[in-house]
Amino acid sequence: MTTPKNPKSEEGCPAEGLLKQLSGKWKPQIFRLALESPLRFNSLLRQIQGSNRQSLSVALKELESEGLLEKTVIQLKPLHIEYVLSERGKSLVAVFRQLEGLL
Amino acid sequence: MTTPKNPKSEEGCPAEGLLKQLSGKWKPQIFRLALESPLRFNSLLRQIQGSNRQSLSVALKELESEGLLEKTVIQLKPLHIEYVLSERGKSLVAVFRQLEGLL
DNA sequence: ACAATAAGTCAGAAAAAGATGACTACCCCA
DNA sequence: TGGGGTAGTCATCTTTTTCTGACTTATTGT
Repeated sequence: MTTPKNPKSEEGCPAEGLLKQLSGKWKPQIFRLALESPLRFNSLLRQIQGSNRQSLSVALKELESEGLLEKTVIQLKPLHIEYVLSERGKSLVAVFRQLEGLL
Repeated sequence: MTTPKNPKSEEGCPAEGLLKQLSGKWKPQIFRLALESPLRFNSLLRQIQGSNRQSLSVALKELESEGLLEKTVIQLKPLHIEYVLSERGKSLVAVFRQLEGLL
């Protein structure tokens, strides 16, 4: 179910919420890596140097609740969990690329 | 003088810096108002309800140092100071609009 | 049985961001 | 001379974010 989150919508401007969702520590990096391939927790933790479990956990949870990433459990033993770009996430790709283009 | 700021470039991703520059409290609102017309400090303070001198001052200073806004002194007595979108700022307009388009 | 990997959670500490209230400096008007 | 407007700064407090280290649950390999 897509609950794109809107608890206290105190936005004075439409772009604000979206901007918040993409900023926040580690989020741009996570998002960027998600453009390339599905993400897995411990792997991400190793890839993003300087990051930590807690923060990544929170960031992933937020990106998920914002509807940018989707979490899937892969039935392998031991269980693997993958985070992949949702449809909404994909719709932001263009913006992201454009942002990268602008130095 | 364009010193777009890059003191501790610890970015793991190009879009990250840009994202940071546009987020931060009040910044999206400031930027959005700047799309419409030049900004003046006290006027802004009155327009953006909930904001405060200090935070706006900091935000404007940052937007300026990031090269998104330009500060000009208007030689009227008493002096007026205007913040207008820089060239770089204008280059972000498209992104901003696109962001607004995406819900 | 023991160590290791996967994916986390939790409480508390530290750091960063934001808000508040007082104050500055300059100018204008009555 | 005092009040009001311009555009801020400064020190301090509070709130929010982020980090650290310990701990958890489940499974696999030796």
